[in-house]
Amino acid sequence: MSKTRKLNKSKRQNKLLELLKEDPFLTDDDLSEYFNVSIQTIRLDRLELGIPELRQRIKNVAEKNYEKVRSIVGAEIVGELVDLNLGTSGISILETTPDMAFSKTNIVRGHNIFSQAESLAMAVVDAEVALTGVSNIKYLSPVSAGDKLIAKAEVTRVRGNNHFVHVKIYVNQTQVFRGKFILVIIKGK
Amino acid sequence: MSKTRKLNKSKRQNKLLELLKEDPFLTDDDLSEYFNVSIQTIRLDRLELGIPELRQRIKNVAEKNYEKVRSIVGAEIVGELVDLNLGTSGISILETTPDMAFSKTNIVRGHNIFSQAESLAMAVVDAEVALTGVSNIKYLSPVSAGDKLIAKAEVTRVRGNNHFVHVKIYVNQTQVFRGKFILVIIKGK
DNA sequence: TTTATATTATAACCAGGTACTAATTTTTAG
DNA sequence: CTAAAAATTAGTACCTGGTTATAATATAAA
Repeated sequence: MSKTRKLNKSKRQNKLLELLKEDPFLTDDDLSEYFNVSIQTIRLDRLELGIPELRQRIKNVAEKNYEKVRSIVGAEIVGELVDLNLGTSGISILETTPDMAFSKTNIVRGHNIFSQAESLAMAVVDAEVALTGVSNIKYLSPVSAGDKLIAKAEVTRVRGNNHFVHVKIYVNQTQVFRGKFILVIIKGK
Repeated sequence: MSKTRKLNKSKRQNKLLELLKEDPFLTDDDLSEYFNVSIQTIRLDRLELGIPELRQRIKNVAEKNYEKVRSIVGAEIVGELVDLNLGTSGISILETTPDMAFSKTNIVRGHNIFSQAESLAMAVVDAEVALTGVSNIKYLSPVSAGDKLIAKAEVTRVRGNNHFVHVKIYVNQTQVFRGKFILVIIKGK
């Protein structure tokens, strides 16, 4: 893994940034071996580049992802619920990030949008609910990472245990998504 | 946050496990203050319980979630692609985890299943694709955390830039989901 | 060759530990 | 009540992966 020829300062620093971006778990010692320079040089480099020490980097990764995994994978609701009238309507907001998008196109993957819509629909129908059917979903125009999605859900019909919910999602007043969900209540609250 | 009354050993150790599960970023010092015992007692507790030191815990969190965030939030495809005939069909497998489920019921949230279906549909239609319409989705029976989802996608019709894809998902030969996707190619490969 | 820049060396110090030994306190059994 | 066992606390040496500061040396540029 170590270089035979030494790089100059700026090249080394660029490479250093790149390496740590790829693997934040490298110690100064690992890096000094890799670049075949002294450990002090690495520390000066980090100082100049404003890169924190290993432990802080690890902690950053841990903290950043700790909540993230819980909130994105494990969220009971995707996005932030800003208004809720149980059994009738609700609004949620989702700030999209590059994580949610295809790296090449920066277009947000459909299922992230779907997730917001579905979870909002489930929040509005206040009960232990099972989603059984969905019809007529449409992604009306592509969403770019960074766009703020505003989802509005309305219960349009209740027939026994079946709840029909329409969800529309907007970016700057422009509708980007619509979906009709059919939710079946398993156990009332 | 500190207790006035001291707990006995086993209660303290139970609580300690609980605390660290909730917040792995607590130092021995934090804990010794919380329980109003000496730092050595905390260290003996950790030793007996097999709990690693703070830095190791942080590192574990970081490492565990480092790939996870990339693979779950940022995955181009949800699940593992095990078979692919470009333009015609594909199969993916998704091992569900408690993360994906509602904590109360252990039932996997619909959008996780949807994500697998949608991303498989997009993988099968090999092109830069935009998902525009979906119809007739049905969650046929609830999926529990731990179930292995096998998704099968088939391109049923191609009309110009529109590709119609059917996705069926099974758990142990039992169908749990079906969905009809309409994909529109933006730019051929 | 002199100056400036980059690199290396050295030393003191820090957090958050491990590992070990020993003393003290509390609990329990007889 | 008292001796033995269990739990807790104290203290020391040492570790990793650093920070901060000061000084010496090597290399490149003028």
